[in-house]
Amino acid sequence: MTDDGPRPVKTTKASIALVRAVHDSDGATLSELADRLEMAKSTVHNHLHTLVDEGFLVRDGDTYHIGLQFLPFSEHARTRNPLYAPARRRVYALAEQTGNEADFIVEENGRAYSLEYAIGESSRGGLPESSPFRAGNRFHMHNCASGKAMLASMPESRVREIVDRWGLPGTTEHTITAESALFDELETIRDRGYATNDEELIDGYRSIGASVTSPDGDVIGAFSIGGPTYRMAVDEATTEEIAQLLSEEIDALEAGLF
Amino acid sequence: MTDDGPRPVKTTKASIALVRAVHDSDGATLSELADRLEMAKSTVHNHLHTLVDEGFLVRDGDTYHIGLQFLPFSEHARTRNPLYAPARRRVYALAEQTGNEADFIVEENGRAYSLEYAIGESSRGGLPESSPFRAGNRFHMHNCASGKAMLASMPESRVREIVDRWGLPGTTEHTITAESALFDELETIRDRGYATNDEELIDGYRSIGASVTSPDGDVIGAFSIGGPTYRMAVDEATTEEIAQLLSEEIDALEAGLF
DNA sequence: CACGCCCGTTCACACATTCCGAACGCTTAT
DNA sequence: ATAAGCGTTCGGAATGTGTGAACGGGCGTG
Repeated sequence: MTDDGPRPVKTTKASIALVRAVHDSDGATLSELADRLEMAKSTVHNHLHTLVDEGFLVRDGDTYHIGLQFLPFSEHARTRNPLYAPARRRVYALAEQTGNEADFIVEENGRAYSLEYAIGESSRGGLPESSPFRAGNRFHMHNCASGKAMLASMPESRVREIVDRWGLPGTTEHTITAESALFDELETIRDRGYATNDEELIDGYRSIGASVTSPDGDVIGAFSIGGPTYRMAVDEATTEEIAQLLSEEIDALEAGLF
Repeated sequence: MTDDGPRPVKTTKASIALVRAVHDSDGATLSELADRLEMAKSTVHNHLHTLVDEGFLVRDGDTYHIGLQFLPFSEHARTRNPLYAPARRRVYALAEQTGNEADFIVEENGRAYSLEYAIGESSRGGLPESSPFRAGNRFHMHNCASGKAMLASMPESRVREIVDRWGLPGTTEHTITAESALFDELETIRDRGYATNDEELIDGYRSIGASVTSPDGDVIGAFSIGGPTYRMAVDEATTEEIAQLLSEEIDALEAGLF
């Protein structure tokens, strides 16, 4: 499952587990963390102080939060991708044109990361910055439109690697959790040129995505457009229209790159 | 100097040092890192594999890079700040109005972090995303306009804490490196209501900053406007004009918050 | 074509370090 | 007044980290 290859450094893993726990609970106290991770309070104490000293956690009274020290590294990683700057602008353009949510997603280590996200003017009232696809979020490849679009453009061996590594966890009753079903779906996606996510990640959210590839066929990212089901019609005409829009933006982007 | 309080976790510190080294050298190989940090290759090997497994580093051939796993945490930390969303828009507005660079900076753990950055349309040709104040960067408080503006609004005891913890390293010949000079400067800033950075961080870069405070006087952030010296005039009229603009935006922001 | 260099990888060993649990001081609620 | 909860401190024990030497592969060079 989590085969590290050689010898995982357990102490580092413990520190990271603490950071993850703080992240997931959106702030936690020392005792909460010790209980949750089944570590001695004194051990947690030492780790937390070290992480605060390094700026990765911040202490506010007796609760710990994620620190801003992640920012320099994350911006470094994000902007290192040459696609980021051009894709960024297209995400904003797509959001405005469709009035829905748009994002740009890349794959790393078998997971999908949203590098940029925007929501169209007309829809901004509802949920301003709380979409699941907000920049910075991480997904499994098989349950979002962009992820499936990228999988469909990869060699089968790579797809199997990713599925073996991360599995196909289900989050709604529509999630594809069987490997054979996934491969069928990827075939369909290749045929029509775009992928859909019909309430496969969260209930009530639909999206359409398409991948960006380099001239030699390597996948380098994906765009998707989505929104709540009441705003994203399921009829084929609308879907095709959005897919067409995506396709145009992607062609333009690819043309400008090489 | 780096007093951790209780008992620092050395293994975690080692992992973090590796990440920092990868960040600073913008990609590094195992041997380079072992040399630079004077660690055994086998030790570095184990740490790197653990960090890759967790997604904080990525391996590309034989060189390691910063991984996208920092993104979810950094976005979490950034958006946890209630000022982020409203400040974000004002940064873009300020950039457009002045045609220069604008950013919003907050203090954490005695350091200044740029949460958002934008550059005005008219100046975008030159250096699009390469400014020192790009979102995500971290500074010392004493050598940027926003940092000094925040220091000036803090109780003296806090300023001393920060200076003791991080020192006053100089990066240009204009940097304030003496504690007494810094306190004089803070007095001046309090008198006129805004801070300046006249090539104190990097040569050829000037900026003007002012702090945002809560009704009870706590500093919660700062905005600044800056650019290369050839675009940022030194005459008092221009400076006052920019300070006035900052002041208006900050008043409007504070009014909307409480 | 073969040699040697440099890279990452593996392994067994020794000791430094982490981890633990119990005890302490503090604040808050009962 | 008392007790329960919190974070903190500390000594001791064993685990796990760090080390260095040896291995194997890839690449450029002689």
